[in-house]
Amino acid sequence: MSTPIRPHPPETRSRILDAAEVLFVEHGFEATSMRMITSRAGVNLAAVNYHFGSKDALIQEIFRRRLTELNRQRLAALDKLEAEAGGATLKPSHIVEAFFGTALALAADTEHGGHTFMRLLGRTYTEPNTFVRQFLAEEYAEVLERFLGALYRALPDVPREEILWRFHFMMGAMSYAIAGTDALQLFAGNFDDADPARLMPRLMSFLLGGLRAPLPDHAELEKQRRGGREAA
Amino acid sequence: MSTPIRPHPPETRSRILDAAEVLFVEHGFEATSMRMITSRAGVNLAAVNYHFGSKDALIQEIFRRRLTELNRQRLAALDKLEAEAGGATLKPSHIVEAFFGTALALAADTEHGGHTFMRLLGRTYTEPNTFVRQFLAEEYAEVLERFLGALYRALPDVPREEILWRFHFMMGAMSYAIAGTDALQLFAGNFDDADPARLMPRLMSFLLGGLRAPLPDHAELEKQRRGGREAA
DNA sequence: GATTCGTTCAAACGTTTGTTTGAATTGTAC
DNA sequence: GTACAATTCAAACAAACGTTTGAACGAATC
Repeated sequence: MSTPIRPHPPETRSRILDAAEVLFVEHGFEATSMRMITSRAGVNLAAVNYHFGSKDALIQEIFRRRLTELNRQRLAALDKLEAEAGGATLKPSHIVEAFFGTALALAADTEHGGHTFMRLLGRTYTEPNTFVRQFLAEEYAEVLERFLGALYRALPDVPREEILWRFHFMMGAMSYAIAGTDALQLFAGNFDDADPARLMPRLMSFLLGGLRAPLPDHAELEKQRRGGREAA
Repeated sequence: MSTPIRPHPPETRSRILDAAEVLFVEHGFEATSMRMITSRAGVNLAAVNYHFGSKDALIQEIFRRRLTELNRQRLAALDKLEAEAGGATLKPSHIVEAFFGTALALAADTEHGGHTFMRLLGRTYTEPNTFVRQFLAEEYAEVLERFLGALYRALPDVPREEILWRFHFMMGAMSYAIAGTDALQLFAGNFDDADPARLMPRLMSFLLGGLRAPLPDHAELEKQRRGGREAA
């Protein structure tokens, strides 16, 4: 019994993160106990507090490790768009694709937990948990400023409030799209077309249709006061 | 000290329901304890188990009392549409308005807890809690069958799977729209236009734009095989 | 081989959880 | 006023919670 069974010593951290990610999606933050996490990860109960400090810090780290990379990709996609345009205004559809396309690509990755995490993320926007939402707001601040600014410039005739709301609606549609298969099967029993590859064009058509929709009456009036003509 | 202070004896039930509804929205199901509920309602700790049996049964009753009425209104709105059409096919926009308009009307009622409940409902579709979701599926079965059927007939050229997905996306957008102000303020600090009266036309424009959007490539091909031309 | 540092471990900590209990209190009918 | 049923109450229940502790372990460094 001289050779140790454990192959790589400090994989405990990542095993905890992976196990917690799955359990949080399945049961939620509060309903997932430390004992559930550690027993699924195959580590000692005290390991979470040793490696992360507390349960809340573990939750934060789960979001941090995924969101940092996702938002980096988003900013890179926007940078690329702006570089290719060379000063010209961007097409709204390209902006939307840069933001939501990267998210859907991560959600399509079922092998490395990307899908699991995106389901968790979509639910968390509306989650009541205070500190998680505050953390999300900070993590998203830069990306949202960049993308909303790009949309404002791409749609100069549309009131900014309207763009903000529609962006918010799009986030909701995406959240449900990713979380979706489970909820959809409740609605329609004979439903089996959950192919993530088809989800992308499906959702993108819907999002762009919503973004380009005629403005509601009040916003329409306000827009005409400014001399604009069409929403998108 | 002969006259009792308590005005109406069996209002304990409704006081518990109202208090729990608010707390569930603020903190979620798991993070809301029986002691928080009963102390906010001003009743004894044992009252919940006496009147409802358990915490889970209380949650179910909260959804039951609101959803029964909401779905009754939805079916009535659809009945009225079909009666006025007199056999002719309905306009998709009218169907969507019948379904989401009633929900938004309830969400606009801030005085009798309708707004609070709709925020709770929108979050619960994607909630991991098993028994709540199963209960929701049962409670929604009839309404969804009626409305999806109406949409299928109103859009005979659009593949049913596509309609199902878009309906799902619309639910997501609505959920975020109602839960929305809090989340939006995280995104944009200088955001104050949360007037629920303006939310209705805003969301409806977006939803109809998404529903009428051109079909994605694959669905487009399938539709043309059937001989259709336009999505909506 | 002894020392040191990072990590793991079993056990226990004090709280808080949902629920139950049995007595006290209330409203209603006789 | 007495009897009865419904409701409220303070108190306690076992179970589960997140976290802490101090000893044991492992692999390096000298």
